[in-house]
Amino acid sequence: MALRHAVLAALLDEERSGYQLAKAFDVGVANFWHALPQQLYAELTKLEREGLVAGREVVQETRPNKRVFQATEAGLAELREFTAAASKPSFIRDDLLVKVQGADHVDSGQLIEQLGERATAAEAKIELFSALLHQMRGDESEDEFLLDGERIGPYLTCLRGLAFERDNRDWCRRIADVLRARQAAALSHRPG
Amino acid sequence: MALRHAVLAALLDEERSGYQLAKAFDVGVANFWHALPQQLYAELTKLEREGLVAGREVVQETRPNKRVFQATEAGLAELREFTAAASKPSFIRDDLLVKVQGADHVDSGQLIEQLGERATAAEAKIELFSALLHQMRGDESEDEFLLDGERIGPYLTCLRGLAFERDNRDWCRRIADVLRARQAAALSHRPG
DNA sequence: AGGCCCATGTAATCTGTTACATGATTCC
DNA sequence: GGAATCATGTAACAGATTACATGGGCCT
Repeated sequence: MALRHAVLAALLDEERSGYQLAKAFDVGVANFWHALPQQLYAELTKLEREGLVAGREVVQETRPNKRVFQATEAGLAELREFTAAASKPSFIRDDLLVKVQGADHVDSGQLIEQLGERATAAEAKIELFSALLHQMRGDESEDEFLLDGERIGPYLTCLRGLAFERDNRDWCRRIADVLRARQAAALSHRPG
Repeated sequence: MALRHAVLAALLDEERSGYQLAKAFDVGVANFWHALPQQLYAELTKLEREGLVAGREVVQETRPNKRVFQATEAGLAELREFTAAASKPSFIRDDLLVKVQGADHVDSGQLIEQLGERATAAEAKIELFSALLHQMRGDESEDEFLLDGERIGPYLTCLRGLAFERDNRDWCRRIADVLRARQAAALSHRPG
């Protein structure tokens, strides 16, 4: 029981279709959860059957029809129970970090390349999250918005995502620099 | 096929038992992987059967005997293949972030409490990682160590973990402050 | 004509979690 | 005397990934 609460939290403020949810979870829901479309469709079916979300058909002309969902009172109650309970420790998995852990035993060139790609991806997310934050707070300053805004939850989680991606970008660049410097040092010690 | 590479990377530089690995993976291996002891024992059995790690029995007098493992040449080759392949996007799961996403609909008191606990846990990890880093680099400055150190992989991943936990701590404190300020504002608007 | 976006699923397989099981030693 | 640490697993179940399946519209 885990994905259900992430889905409920995403359906509190607005209606979304499975497809829209899938896109949000692909980006990572501002970097705190991850799920594939198949899981989301399955979970939405379960949640609707249990009355925790309510779905309604939206007929579209140029696109296929879709079903959009929103959390019900029962769904909110479920989320409140979840919130009251202890949190599991947060949990990360990152292939790239595994690779860097073995940095002394593998080809640096490949790592440097992948670190560069990851830094670029992080930069893209930074811009995305910055834009989302700006959009949510409108004209207000961040402090003002966080004091008097009505829906600050998504803003707060997006702030965490932004900080995460900034660290990510900075770390990737730093590590790539370190590995390049070591390549250069190795060359000068035993030149070609 | 995923845990196997995290395990291989952890067994490159030193021999470890399943139990020692389990402790490392419980802390999160500097925040980039997580696994339960049962998974690790199972994975070690598989890896040994496939010749990717080599185990040897260590007889102990006051403690139960243990089997320690280290990556073999074949294991290193497997890790190199993994490193050459594309990385899956990194992947996070955090109950607490799900709860904060729903902050506008749930009890702030509970959230503030859990944010405080998480900040404390993050602080503990910050101290742990700082100590580990200091231990690894010895007398050298970080830049010196990263340029001429022999085993920098674990240092680099630990740096990432440290940055992550600092952000974590700072974010938790900031969000708790925001929620407290909103509680106070709500009280002053409808006092008594 | 080919590729991408919208939109939703099923089925088989692989991975991860929870519950259970055992037993000695050391610390408070 | 009770809790924590060391040490290693099995078995049942829940959750996640991969492969497969379909089909119209939009853009180049």
